[in-house]
Amino acid sequence: MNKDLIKYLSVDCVVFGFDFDKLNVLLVDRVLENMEQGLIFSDMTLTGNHVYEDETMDAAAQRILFDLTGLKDVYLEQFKTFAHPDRLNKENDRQWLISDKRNPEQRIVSVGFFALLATPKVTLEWKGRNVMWVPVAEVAELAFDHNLILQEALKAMRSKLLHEPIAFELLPEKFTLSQLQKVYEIILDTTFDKRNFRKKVARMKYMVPLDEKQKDVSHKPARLYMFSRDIYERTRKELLNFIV
Amino acid sequence: MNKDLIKYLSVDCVVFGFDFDKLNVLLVDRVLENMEQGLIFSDMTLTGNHVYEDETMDAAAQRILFDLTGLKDVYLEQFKTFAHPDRLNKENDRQWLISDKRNPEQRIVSVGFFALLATPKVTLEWKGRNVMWVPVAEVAELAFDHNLILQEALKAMRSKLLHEPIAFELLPEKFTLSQLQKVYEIILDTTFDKRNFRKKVARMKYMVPLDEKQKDVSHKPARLYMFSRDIYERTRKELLNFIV
DNA sequence: GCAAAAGTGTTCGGAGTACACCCATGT
DNA sequence: ACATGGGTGTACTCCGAACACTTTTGC
Repeated sequence: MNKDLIKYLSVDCVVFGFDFDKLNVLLVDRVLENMEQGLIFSDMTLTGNHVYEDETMDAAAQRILFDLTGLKDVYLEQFKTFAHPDRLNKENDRQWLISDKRNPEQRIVSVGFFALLATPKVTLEWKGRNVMWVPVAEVAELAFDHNLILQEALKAMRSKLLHEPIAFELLPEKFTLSQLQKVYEIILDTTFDKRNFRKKVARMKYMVPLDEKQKDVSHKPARLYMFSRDIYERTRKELLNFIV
Repeated sequence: MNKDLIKYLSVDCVVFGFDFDKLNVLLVDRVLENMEQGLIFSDMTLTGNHVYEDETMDAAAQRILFDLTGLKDVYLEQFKTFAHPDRLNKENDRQWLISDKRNPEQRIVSVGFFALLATPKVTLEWKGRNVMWVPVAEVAELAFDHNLILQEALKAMRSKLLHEPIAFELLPEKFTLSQLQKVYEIILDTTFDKRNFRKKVARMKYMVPLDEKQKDVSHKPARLYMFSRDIYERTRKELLNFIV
């Protein structure tokens, strides 16, 4: 493999995680300090990296995800590309690039991917920087155009959630209906009636009820369900709910 | 404006047009010949171009569309980005790039846009090359990875058509219900019952019937309709038809 | 008058929506 | 026994699907 990174092409991964309560996104610290002044600024960025000369963008995104989580085959989707001429032009960003020996005048095309992660386990350090889950609702001002990228990722992910079964990518393999409902409610910022939600899920043959229950919960244990991609592929009807 | 083109960044526009009968796509001839051998090969490409140093990708796509049609404010949407290391590596493509004094080893990131065009009027020549409408169903092998880009554009456009009102972007401002139905039928490759289709449209308040009829048709003239973006924005209900 | 497309109504089954109470478990 | 979330049914409305004939125009 050719180990040179392409200086003008990067991928940014918007990694979403769900803790049964909030939607979180994976961010890394960005701290700029120097000898004389000490701390110059401190903020956060999305996870991203440049692409190798002979690497596809999907492979680059998978590589980043693997470095962060040790997982292969994470749910990952290219959603939009960002290349505004001024996207690296804020003062902090210029200083950061210069201190990193990169040229702030170099226009960088960044291809945005979003990932859905069931496991909360991620590395705590990545390229020497701290990695952490931050609730999407509490994300502050980010580096570069990363707030924009996050907003677009959210939009794409919501739209996908409305039209395709991806919710369980944010849940363990076996999950309860309340957990599933919560995913929709939190991400779409709405609420559903429990009975109606369950009737709807019951109609989806690919949501398979198991003969298994939750353990160690201090209330009536819930039945567990699994998603069957197999049944989904075989029974999905192609189209026809056109127009909002 | 800085008039240098970025050599590693291009936009490709998949321009769709509808002639009340078929879905067409705008392609340009690509002919390579030389003194000794005469014609070396001849095929077609999508419309595309490199981006200027200080130009956004949307502006570049709009610029291409304007050059082709003389129209501003064409319906245009970024759908996917293509940057496979081998995307320019077919023998014909390498020869073409060399004869055009470009470096076939240069990896080019191409951001794909699709455009929907109501008018069939386009320029017949663009950068000295012939431009023509080709029925999507009859597109042969294209240059570079342009067949792939076309397929992805179709996929994105179909999905959008199913979930958002964009069909009339392919029709004149005033159109008949049969024309509208035909757009859906052709693009989604299906048929609809005329009565059910009309009942459905009648429920969409933003499809406004006019007090105006078709002229010069040798059958009962149909009522004309318009799309009202205004009513659409005010009455669209936000979500909730989740999962296929 | 004929060819061509426009326009129109009913029935049935299934899905969306609104709504309130009892159940199983851990502490 | 109590707190916590799990789990269930009914009534009403609206939508999707299936289906065939009459009307208006140009030629």
